[in-house]
Amino acid sequence: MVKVRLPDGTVLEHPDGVTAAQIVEAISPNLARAALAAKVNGRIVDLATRFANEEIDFRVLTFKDDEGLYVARHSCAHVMAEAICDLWPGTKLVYGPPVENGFYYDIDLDHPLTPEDFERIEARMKEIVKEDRPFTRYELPRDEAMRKLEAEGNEYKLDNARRADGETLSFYVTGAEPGPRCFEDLCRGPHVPSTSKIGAFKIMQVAGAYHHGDASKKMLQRVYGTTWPSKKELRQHLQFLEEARKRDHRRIGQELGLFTVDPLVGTGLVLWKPRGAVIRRALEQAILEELLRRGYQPVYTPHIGKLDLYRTSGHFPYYKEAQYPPLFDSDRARELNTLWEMAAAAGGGPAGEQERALWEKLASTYPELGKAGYPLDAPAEDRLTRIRAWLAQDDGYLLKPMNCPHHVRIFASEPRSYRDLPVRLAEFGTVYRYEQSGEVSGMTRVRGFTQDDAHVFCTNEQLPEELADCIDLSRFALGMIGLNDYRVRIGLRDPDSDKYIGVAENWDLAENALRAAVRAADMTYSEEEGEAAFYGPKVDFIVKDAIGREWQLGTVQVDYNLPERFGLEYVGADNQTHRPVMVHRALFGSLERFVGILIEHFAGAFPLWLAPIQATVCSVSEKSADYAREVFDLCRKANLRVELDNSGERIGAKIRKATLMKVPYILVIGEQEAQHRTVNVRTREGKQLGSCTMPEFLAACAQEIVTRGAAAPGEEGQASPA
RNA sequence: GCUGCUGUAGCUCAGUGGUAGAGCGCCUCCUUGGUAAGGAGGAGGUCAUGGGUUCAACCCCCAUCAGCAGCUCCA
Repeated sequence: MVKVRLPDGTVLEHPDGVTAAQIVEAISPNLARAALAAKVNGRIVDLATRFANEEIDFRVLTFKDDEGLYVARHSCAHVMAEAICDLWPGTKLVYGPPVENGFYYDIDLDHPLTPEDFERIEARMKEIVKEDRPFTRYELPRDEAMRKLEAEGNEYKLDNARRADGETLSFYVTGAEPGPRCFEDLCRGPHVPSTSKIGAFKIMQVAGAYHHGDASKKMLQRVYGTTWPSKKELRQHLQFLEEARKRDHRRIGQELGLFTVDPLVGTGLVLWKPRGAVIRRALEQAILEELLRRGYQPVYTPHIGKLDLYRTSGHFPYYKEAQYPPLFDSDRARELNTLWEMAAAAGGGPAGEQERALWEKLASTYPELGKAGYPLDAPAEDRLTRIRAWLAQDDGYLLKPMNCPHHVRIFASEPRSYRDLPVRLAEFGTVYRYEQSGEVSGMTRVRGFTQDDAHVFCTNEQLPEELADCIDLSRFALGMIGLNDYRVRIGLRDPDSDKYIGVAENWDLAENALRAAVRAADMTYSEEEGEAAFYGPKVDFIVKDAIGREWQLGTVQVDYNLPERFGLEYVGADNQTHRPVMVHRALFGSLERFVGILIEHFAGAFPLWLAPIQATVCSVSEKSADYAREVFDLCRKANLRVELDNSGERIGAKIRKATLMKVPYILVIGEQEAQHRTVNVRTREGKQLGSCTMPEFLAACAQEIVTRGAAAPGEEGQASPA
């Protein structure tokens, strides 16, 4: 007897040997038609799964469930794999999982697949779907399965099998039973009942991918497909992709003249053009005003720092590959630094061969060093100290990869009392990171960028309040833009790991404080153990844009590490010295990336307060040109960012031009307006707001700017000048 | 960094082993037109850079640089 408990609590009884499909059929034939798989006791299984002598929690999965869709996507990958193997018999399959929006299959095939091939593959897939063959699972004992795979000679599948757990390995046949003419694949499953159930699909692209992501392995072809419950949803997804393509900040940034990247300047180094600079400045000003209200103190720090600053912070040479190479103004500094790197790499022990050879050379080149001597057999720690002492006279510099060490040194520049804390130092700090060439893209992944950075130095007791304020500030910043759809991720330490610095009670304090602040703010959040930095727990803000894409923006991080490394202290009420705790936080992350995201979020149609050009004055003809200029001057005097179009074009062309530039307000100035001393206002959305006087228009704009109105993209501004 | 694709006018892109084209933009002129493209004329290119093959290279080959997609990475 099998007792089946449905999600609504109903319990059904079935005889032993019943399949999931039969259980569904008994619930409802309609449901049976839609069924793709079942979730039994929390595990997703094939509908062909049999049960005997047990009690099960049972849920049917259809296209309405993410898990059902997931199963269909996986099955679709099998269908595609079969199609490709049919068309190119030499194909070796590697690995074909479902992913967001669809699936991919990695294949080893010498013929490079092209979009023309996609059509052939899809055509073959459609035939397979039409044949409506069942997916049939069978299992073999591990050793038998391995023999079978060895005989087939696909080393990738053998590798997959070696990595798989369990006493048996499962295979899926696309057909009623295994046989020489049936497609089959080593696969954990589960799958939909038959090939007609995989939904609507399309092969999207092919790209290179390494086996296990290992660049030393052969490059495979990764064929991506997308799968949806129906053609309608497939179409919607393709439309979404088209929409995302249209919003691409690289394209809009070019069209609207916001920024450029010049190979002569350098890959990943953004040049903000005047119109882009307007957006950035407006954001910086809005943030700055709020920071001042909250007791932050703006600081400025240089773009480079001595290498020893980063030796102290630990960022050098740990992140060496991600930094621009250090600047040296002497060979001595360069060579001493190399010696230092060698000693640092020695793992604490005595000098290695290279280090000894370099020292020989240094000792002869620089007599004063040779005279001072170098303890080659002493612990690395001693050698490092010695080298740093020498470098103190003449060291290299590093383009700063982060602002924290500079801010730390500002904190350390004067004695601090507990009465001075918290110290909140803020800076739009530009940092440089040498991202891999393949990573650099537009404004969202660059090599030089400006963080809206701040560091709070406080006591442990103050930490909860400071974290709460950081989180509140992040919410304020996002709300200012109208980005109100976000969640947060709390990164906690892994309690079983010992990689974390600092004492457990401080971690508990910080983690609880972050959790409490997030809860108090009533935000959607997830807690993720093991996601903390080694130096402290953190909170990341993940924001949804206008078309539903998620971006990680701000972050609040507790740091017990840097105060320790730099020996920061303050004098407490007890007249003893104490170590402050540090909070790193960025609201938007970097201004480059954030503006890039905003361009896509608003599709270039920025709200009035951010719009590079807020209004364009368009004369209807030369007869109204003088009044148009008067209107233009009035706007400019009112600090509106305005342009004048007195060109010989017709009014339609002028309006089109301004609309394409996403200018919020177009002021149409003809003889009627000149006569009545009014302006006729049209929005970039094409809405005619009618006529009003200049004071009315300017007041409405001022109001809209001050309230940062029209934050929701695609909607009308709050203020209506008409 | 890896693999693949791409690089032609300011932008978007055609094109051919015998030294180059369109549309938009730009300039000039005509037009004085009322809510998304008025008309005509003109200027503008070392065909990414450096090598090679060839009688001849924008085109074929190699390298470099840059862009795109994916992989890997992001303190």
